[in-house]
Amino acid sequence: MFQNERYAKIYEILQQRGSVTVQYLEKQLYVSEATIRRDLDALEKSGLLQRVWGGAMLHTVDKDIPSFVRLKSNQDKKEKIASVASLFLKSSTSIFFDSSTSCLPLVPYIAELKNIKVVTSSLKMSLELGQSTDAAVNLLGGAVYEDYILSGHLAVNSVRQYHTDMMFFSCSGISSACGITSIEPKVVEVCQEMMKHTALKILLCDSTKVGKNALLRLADLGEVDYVIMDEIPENDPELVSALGSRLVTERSQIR
Amino acid sequence: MFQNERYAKIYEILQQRGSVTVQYLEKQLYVSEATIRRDLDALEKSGLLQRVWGGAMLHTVDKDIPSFVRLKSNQDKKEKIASVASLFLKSSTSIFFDSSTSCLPLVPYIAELKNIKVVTSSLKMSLELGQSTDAAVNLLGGAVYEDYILSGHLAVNSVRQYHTDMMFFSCSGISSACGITSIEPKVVEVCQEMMKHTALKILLCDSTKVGKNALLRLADLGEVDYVIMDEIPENDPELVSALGSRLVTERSQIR
DNA sequence: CCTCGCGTGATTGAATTTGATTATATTATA
DNA sequence: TATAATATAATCAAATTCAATCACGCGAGG
Repeated sequence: MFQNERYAKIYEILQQRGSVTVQYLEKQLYVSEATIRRDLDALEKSGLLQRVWGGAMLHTVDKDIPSFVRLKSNQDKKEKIASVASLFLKSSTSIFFDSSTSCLPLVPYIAELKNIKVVTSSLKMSLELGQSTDAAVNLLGGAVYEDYILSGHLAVNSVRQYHTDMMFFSCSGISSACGITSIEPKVVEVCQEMMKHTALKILLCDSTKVGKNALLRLADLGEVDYVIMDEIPENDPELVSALGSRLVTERSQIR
Repeated sequence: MFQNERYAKIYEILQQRGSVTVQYLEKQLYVSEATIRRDLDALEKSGLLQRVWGGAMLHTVDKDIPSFVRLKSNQDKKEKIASVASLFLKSSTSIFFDSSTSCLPLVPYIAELKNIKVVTSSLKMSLELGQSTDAAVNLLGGAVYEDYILSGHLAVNSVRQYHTDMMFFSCSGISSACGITSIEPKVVEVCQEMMKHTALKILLCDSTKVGKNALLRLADLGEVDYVIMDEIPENDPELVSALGSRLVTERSQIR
């Protein structure tokens, strides 16, 4: 078996299993440990996989993007929210996603649909979508900022190239007093432009943000069509009544 | 048995088995090792097979594997090219990078400079730059295609938003007969637009591409300012003389 | 008959790949 | 924390493969 064939075989195995140990490859390919190591090094150098202790894994984008560690915080809530949000998805629609981490758990649901067109300002989102869905992905143009989001006037201009059926976005705070707010100017400017060019505006918002007010106004409560939360918040009853049936949680009936 | 018969036989065997060793062919065809090698060299030159260590494989074997064998085998060349190309870099410049893998080894050199502005169509490139440099990175907008490159008419339009001091790009083939060619329409359309909006056009091209012609014309030889190779090619002397001092390798004196 | 060109076989030293060994680094366990 | 188990990187030697070179044989043409 040639080097190249071995490389191919390793990659094939990796695609089937997601990760492998050096030992497993050793027995599978009938070559020495040293050779496997050298192969893995070479494949890693070409960016095909990722060396880890004891073996290798498929190259995951998470490794490239260390700033997304905070994705873990509130991960449960975000997944709960995504499962509710998925009820709004259907095939043959076009969607804006903003660059918040809240949108990422929607990817598996997108994967189940056909003929989806996505426009996003998040490199992370576009990578995930490209990796595990067959959606047509478009990225806004413009400057790349920390956390790998696109923003600035070029990005805002790019938004105007599109019009979508729906839009998912997130915020830093939401309250009956101040509406929907954010601490990220880069996110705000793109989001506000997206809102002008979409039919259905859906806010993804975990309940810890309720009652908080951040520096920047992102939108008024009346501007969004739905607000999806992991649970009905208790610390701002006025907000709940203001949103009325537009507030959606796990227990809501969606018609 | 004549040469041509042997060629045919080798190709036939290869189609049956996908790959063969030199030894196997030796015994099968009752000729010497040296002859088999010469045959394989000839067949590789006409593009019928691919030489690998110990034998040969059909081109199609790595078809379902994302171009990594090629990538690996030329990695050293690409790094050599990048080290030469880095001599063209200096602080406070703006740069286009196309979405070829040849540009990636330039990232460490960018990291050493200050006040660099980069515009690229490659998500991979923008991630690498964001991770290890403090360059201002801009991405073109538009559709995201396989291998995480941006292209399509929106991407081409995005290019017009910029004008840069220099541009680095790559190709699939280069020859005195057909100029600079590519097999990737997605890359070509963006590259050609970039060429209109940059001052200095620098082609990164490993020597294995010399003498080859791909389907699409990317540019004429006269359109580029420099062609950087890992070594002076020997199989197309006309190309070398046509490029003259615009052909740059490790040994060249750059003033 | 000689010589040139061409393809082939053989030889040689260099280059590549590989497996084994050892010392070092990391992780797991008591 | 200390210790054992395991993984790793670095190095070496052996086997294999490669590229370059020379020599031989054969047929065409002078």
